[in-house]
Amino acid sequence: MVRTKKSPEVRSNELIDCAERLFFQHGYENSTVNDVIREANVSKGAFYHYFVSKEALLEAVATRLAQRNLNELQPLLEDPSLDAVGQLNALFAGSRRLKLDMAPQLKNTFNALFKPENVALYHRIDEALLAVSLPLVAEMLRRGHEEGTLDAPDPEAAALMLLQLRLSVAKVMHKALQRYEAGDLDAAAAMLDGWMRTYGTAIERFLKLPDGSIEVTEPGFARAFLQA
Amino acid sequence: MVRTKKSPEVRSNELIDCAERLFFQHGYENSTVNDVIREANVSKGAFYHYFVSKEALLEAVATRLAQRNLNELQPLLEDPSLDAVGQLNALFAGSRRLKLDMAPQLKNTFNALFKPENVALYHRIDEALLAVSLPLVAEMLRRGHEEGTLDAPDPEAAALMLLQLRLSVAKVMHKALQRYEAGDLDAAAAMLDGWMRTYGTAIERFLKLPDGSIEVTEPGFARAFLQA
DNA sequence: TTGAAACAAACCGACCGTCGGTCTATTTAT
DNA sequence: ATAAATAGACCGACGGTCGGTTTGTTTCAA
Repeated sequence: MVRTKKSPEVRSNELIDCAERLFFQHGYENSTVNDVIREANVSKGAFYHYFVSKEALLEAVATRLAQRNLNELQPLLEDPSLDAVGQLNALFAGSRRLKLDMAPQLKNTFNALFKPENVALYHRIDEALLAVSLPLVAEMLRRGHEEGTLDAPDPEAAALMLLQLRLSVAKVMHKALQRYEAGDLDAAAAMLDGWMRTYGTAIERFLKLPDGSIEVTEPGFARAFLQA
Repeated sequence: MVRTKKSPEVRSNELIDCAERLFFQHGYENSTVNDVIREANVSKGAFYHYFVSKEALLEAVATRLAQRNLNELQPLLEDPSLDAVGQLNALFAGSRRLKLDMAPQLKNTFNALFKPENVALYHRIDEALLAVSLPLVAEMLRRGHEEGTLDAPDPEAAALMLLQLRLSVAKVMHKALQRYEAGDLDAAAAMLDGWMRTYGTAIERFLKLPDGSIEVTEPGFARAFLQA
């Protein structure tokens, strides 16, 4: 192989790029280190120079993903004109926008992430996302509680629960997608819509907010996402 | 090896026994099929006669565990003298009793289940438990909603959320255990206690129940469990 | 100023041990 | 007789190692 030298940052990012693509396309367990180095045009020695193990590569993928997510979220939480509830709604609105924008990739991601051979990938990403999100959400709830706009005496615990609930959103979205792909758009949209409403209600009740103050979804969102 | 023939049921249960022990002790990925057959005194041919893959063995372990859990829970939900809220509380009480009774094993289980090499085991068990619990909880909520003792217009979705929340209990228990093992009993107990109260509150609010109607925990439970 | 020696980081790819899984042969029960 | 159950040698793929090579940088004497 032609010997090419690149800056460590570039090289390791190339490896993470390839890994991300392969992991999502074929699954973590189905992708071999040899696959990764072939795609990245790098020798095995070079690979193990950057990552101590295949596992470490997975962690790098997850961490980078979480970091990018953080970069999207962070700005929303620094808008001083919004109170905590406004921030929550901004978060949901931003999340909807993102979902619609990246619907094709996202669908692909969901299908990949819930394959049985991808539990490790799923788990790592979940962990990484939780790690970056928890402090943000907790801080938001704390401020909201101080402001009096919501009720969360134990912001840490409440944040953990909210984020835990968010996981079931992913589960349901995946289930809805499957149903849609099976041809039953109406049922899929109805399920997703209904579920997201329940999710919104759960948050409102949990944080003792007035009915209708949380907008996780908007009319037609489920259909739009499924068909996008 | 001496050739011994046993009834399929006995044999496969022996294999599941060994697998369960090994998986929890050393982790799923760290346990090899060879380990299992050595412990079970069985040849590889015999093993693959009963299970098509190592993965299938994992599934069997998870399913049996879930089934046993179901056998514990089922009776509670068939007591006609209890309304839905009573059933929920009975569930929590039963779960507390079980936790205290089996504290040592349970602690071991937690420590094993949250090891990084055990994501597969964790995920499978979670899925299996969810599969058996979801219908039960959904039915309970449906009845409660009909009775008017609680508010859950979409029992399916609500059940999924409650069960999802339950996962974070496990997470927090694990974190508390770690803190306890690090020597800080007071902090650990406080964390666990506080968290379980928040959990109870979350359920009450979500189901529109009066304050104090759900008793996830009882005074001194956290300490008792940690020190058991 | 130069350039060569010394060093460290990046890289290569043949090789190794382990592990999940297969296959053929043999035994056992009916 | 035959089908299920068992044994264990064997296989290929995979993650990971290792000794060695290349490339860029630093040092320092001439």
